[in-house]
Amino acid sequence: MATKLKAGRPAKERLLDAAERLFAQRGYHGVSIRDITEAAGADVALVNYHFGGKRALLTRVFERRAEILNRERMERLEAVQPGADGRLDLEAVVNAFMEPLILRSARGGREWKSYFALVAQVNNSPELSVLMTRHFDPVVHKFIDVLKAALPEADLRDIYWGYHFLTGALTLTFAETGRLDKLSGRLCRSTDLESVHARFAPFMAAGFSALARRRAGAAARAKPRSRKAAARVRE
Amino acid sequence: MATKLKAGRPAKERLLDAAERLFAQRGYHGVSIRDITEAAGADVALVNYHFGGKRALLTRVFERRAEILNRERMERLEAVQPGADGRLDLEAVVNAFMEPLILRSARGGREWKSYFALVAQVNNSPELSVLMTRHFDPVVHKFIDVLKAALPEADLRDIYWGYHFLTGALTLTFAETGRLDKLSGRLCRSTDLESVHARFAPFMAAGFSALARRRAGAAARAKPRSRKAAARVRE
DNA sequence: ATATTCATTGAACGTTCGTTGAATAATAGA
DNA sequence: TCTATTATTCAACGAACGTTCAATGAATAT
Repeated sequence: MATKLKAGRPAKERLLDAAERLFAQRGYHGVSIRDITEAAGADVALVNYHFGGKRALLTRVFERRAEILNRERMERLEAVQPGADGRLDLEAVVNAFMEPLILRSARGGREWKSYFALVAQVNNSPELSVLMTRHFDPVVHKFIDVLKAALPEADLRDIYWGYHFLTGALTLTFAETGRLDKLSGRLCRSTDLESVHARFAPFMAAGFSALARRRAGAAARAKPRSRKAAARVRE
Repeated sequence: MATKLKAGRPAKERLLDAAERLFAQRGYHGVSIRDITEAAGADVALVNYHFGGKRALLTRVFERRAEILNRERMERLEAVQPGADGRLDLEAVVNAFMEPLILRSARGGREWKSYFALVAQVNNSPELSVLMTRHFDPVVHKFIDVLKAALPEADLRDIYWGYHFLTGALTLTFAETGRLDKLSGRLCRSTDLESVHARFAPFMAAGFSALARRRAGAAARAKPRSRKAAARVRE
């Protein structure tokens, strides 16, 4: 009934904020232009005036925070330094990729949370995942490069599949469906990002290591001359 | 234009199949009743006649294969036996949970693939994830129980969060957005379930183990009476 | 002060949405 | 065969959809 928040900020920004929140909660097709304009306290026509259409509004919302995020993640990934043993720490690499998300989500207020939920929606949609490619590929390629450096002996496919598992876990985390809350009888909270922060890197780093080890074992087993070595170890 | 496949099978079944495929591809709100009836070669009114509405059709599609799947997964989880050392093998536990999905998807034809993509859609949607709770909770609780048995020393929250990461990876896998294909320059294929099969359990088992280890270390450090010991070490 | 550009409004467009009811066809039981 | 039930078709409903346009208000520059 009553329009919401006709604050001093320009309607264009209010529309972006409302669209971000609603697209994140209900998905692109689950929200109408009228839902958005009503929530923003703006007229229906303004979406087309300012952005050129519903789809263009989604694109604008999506790219609005992508730059900030990409810069931060890229810096973190470039700053990962080898440890005392001269090797890159896998957990540090994973954290460089994930912490910019977690920290902004935990401390950056509701806006960033909505944005990440939107990214989760987009990432899982075959129709929209082109936006992921367009806006996040450079930082992902950088991530994979650093993973390669941290796991020089690993098969490239293992790294890609590991990244796939990692990003799937990240996606579901930011979707915040509340399912884990019910499942665990409120022992765990989807919104508790500190819990995610503490567990994510150890879990994923161990996963990557296991794939690399598995590969190394398979390679050793396949090589004729190292079969003797394996037998020796077994004795 | 032309209606598709008015085969001998009753329209009710054709509607279920078409709805499964389209909901999986485009999401609930991305598909109209007319899209579905047209693909099934049936009249628009039949959705309401047979199922009572669009939402009820989704529910019916969702639960159609859930029973078969639940029975199979439950049997697999109950059949996991302790190894020679008397402990449950983590990879075997993960495989009991995942293999029924992978194998059906790989060998069960396009129908099961669509179904899993639909489950992925539902799992990531706050609006629809109640369907997950309603139809898949028993088998998930069983899975978590077996995980507990395999990791008796682990904190319960670690197990729940580990399950969360695992199911996120599984969800993105079945969404088959094709993003990994582009990202890897066609080195990896989203549709290549054998590759997933080979890597999933090792990756996740290692993740769970890492969380349990981390916890064991933290618990030792946090015990009150060991504070003195810690102090002693510090001196 | 006037002219010009930008932002916003209100009303309407044609289309598609989910749903419904009456009419017809197909099937099964007596 | 007649009847009763079930399945399907056809046409239409009101509501909501994304979009458009002319009119109005506000801001800026000349």
